[in-house]
Amino acid sequence: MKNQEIADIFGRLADILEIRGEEFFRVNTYRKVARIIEDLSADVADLVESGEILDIRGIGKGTVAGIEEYLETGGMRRYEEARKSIPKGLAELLSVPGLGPKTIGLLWREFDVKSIKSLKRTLRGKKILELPGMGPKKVENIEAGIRVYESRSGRLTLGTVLPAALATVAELRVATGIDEIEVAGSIRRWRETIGDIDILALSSKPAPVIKAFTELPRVVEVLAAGTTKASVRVSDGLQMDLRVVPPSVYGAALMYFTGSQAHNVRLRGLAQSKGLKLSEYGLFKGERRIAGRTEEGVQKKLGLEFIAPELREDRGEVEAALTGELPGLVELGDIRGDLHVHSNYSDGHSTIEEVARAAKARGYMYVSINDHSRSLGVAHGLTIERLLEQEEEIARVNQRVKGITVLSGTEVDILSDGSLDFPDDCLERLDVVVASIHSGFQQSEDKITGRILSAIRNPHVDIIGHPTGRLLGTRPAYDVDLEVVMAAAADTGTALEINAYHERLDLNDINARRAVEMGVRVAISTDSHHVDQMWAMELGVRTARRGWLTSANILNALTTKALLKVLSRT
DNA sequence: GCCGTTTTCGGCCCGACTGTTTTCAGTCG
Repeated sequence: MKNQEIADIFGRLADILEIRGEEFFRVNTYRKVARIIEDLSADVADLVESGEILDIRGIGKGTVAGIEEYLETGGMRRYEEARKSIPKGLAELLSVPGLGPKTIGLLWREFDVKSIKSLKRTLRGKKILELPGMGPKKVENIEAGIRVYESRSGRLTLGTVLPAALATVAELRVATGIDEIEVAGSIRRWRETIGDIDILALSSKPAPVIKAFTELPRVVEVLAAGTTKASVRVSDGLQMDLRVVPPSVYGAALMYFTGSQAHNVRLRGLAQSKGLKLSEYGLFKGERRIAGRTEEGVQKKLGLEFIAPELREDRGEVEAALTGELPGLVELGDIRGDLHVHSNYSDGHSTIEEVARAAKARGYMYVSINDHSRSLGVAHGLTIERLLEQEEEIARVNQRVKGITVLSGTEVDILSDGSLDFPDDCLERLDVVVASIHSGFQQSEDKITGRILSAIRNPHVDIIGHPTGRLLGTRPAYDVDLEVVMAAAADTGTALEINAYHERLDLNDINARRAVEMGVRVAISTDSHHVDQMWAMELGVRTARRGWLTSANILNALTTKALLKVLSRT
């Protein structure tokens, strides 16, 4: 699947044209095309082949011609030509905060700046101050931007940022005495990775709130502080933005600050087509504000059903909300159990009884123990003997702990040759068989897809664990043809997992959406190695919501009885 | 480059903050 490659080309093309100072709207179109292709769940080649690609808003004939050319020749002429027109490392400078395309273009033409290195050298010189609009303060800011660029680690996972963001909000509440402070931005949309923390506060007197924000102990640098908004950098390199608004515009401001940017642009365009204007200050008809206090109010006046934050990515939610076709999204309360938890029998750190009690405390009906199988030595995989002992222990815990059903399971390895790490008569005894790949990540797409297919076709396998193997920011997905996997899973009734561990979230939102479109049932599981990790179920559910899933799509939204019936495939 | 029950040409989201300005350009979200 070449979606990412093609999206990257359009993105880089946009960068180059922007630096060259081409018309903004053409640049913007390429950016949008890049995002759309990146967000596609289906193979772009299939969509081009069938012609369906032209049904997507924002993709026109010019784009399709470019994609076809790339699919046929492996290159795109307009990109190759653009690439030759500016120095190789120049576009990279767009990643320096505070440095934009206009300045980069200017520095390149006037001073032959073509890399971070030559940029630094130029900034140290005196001549740069002769440029129009350039002063000592600007030079200083660009230098600071370079330091940030060189030190920052990229986007962090939601699971690591979320606690810090909530703590900051709590601190701000104490410092300001204001209750209505909340996290917006990509955190409120529950995106899997986070670039910065956006906070919205409701107050008619912003000055003291801005002051308290810029004086928080974690703040190492104040980037900007005005009368209604401020930006700071905190100790781990992360940026935090605060916006303070009065009650009458809180809903509109929350929408604006929650994004995504693409979603906002869509809504503002929609408002425009109705002769209205939407901004963070409300929805306006002429000079008159007709909505703004609540998100629901603004969306209703735009003719929309309420769009949950998780859906606000401009992936069709606006169209669906206009026609009343948004799905009733799954909620955390719909989840009846966790179907992938490790115990101290393998590499987990909690006893089976602790897992049972933690699951009961979460209000679950059931929880499944799925320790590693014998070949995974590093994780103390269970021998068949140990597996049988564990079965007995589970029976004892079921006696001791009432009000929860502990299911016996395994996370059986899908070995390099496609066979499973336990024999069928062993798997047959268990309630919940999760099959996962933990080795041979480098194999070819055919091989890896084949391994997963043979696991899917094994009648004892109930769920494929973390189907792509990716680790956010660490390890890319292995080469697997998910279309083929999903078709097979739909055929056999095998579920695919949304592994809720914060570095996995695998399936991700887009793949989960594709899975249910193809008729696959999804299991949301935490893969917890300690009872303290079981809260991650919320990350999984939010990912499912981002994938437009309803409780009907979720295996572990079933009651114990219904679940066992599905698992036994009678 | 994309798009269209007011348009096939002429638009394309909207506003805050900063640093350089003497009314605004650049950057960001």
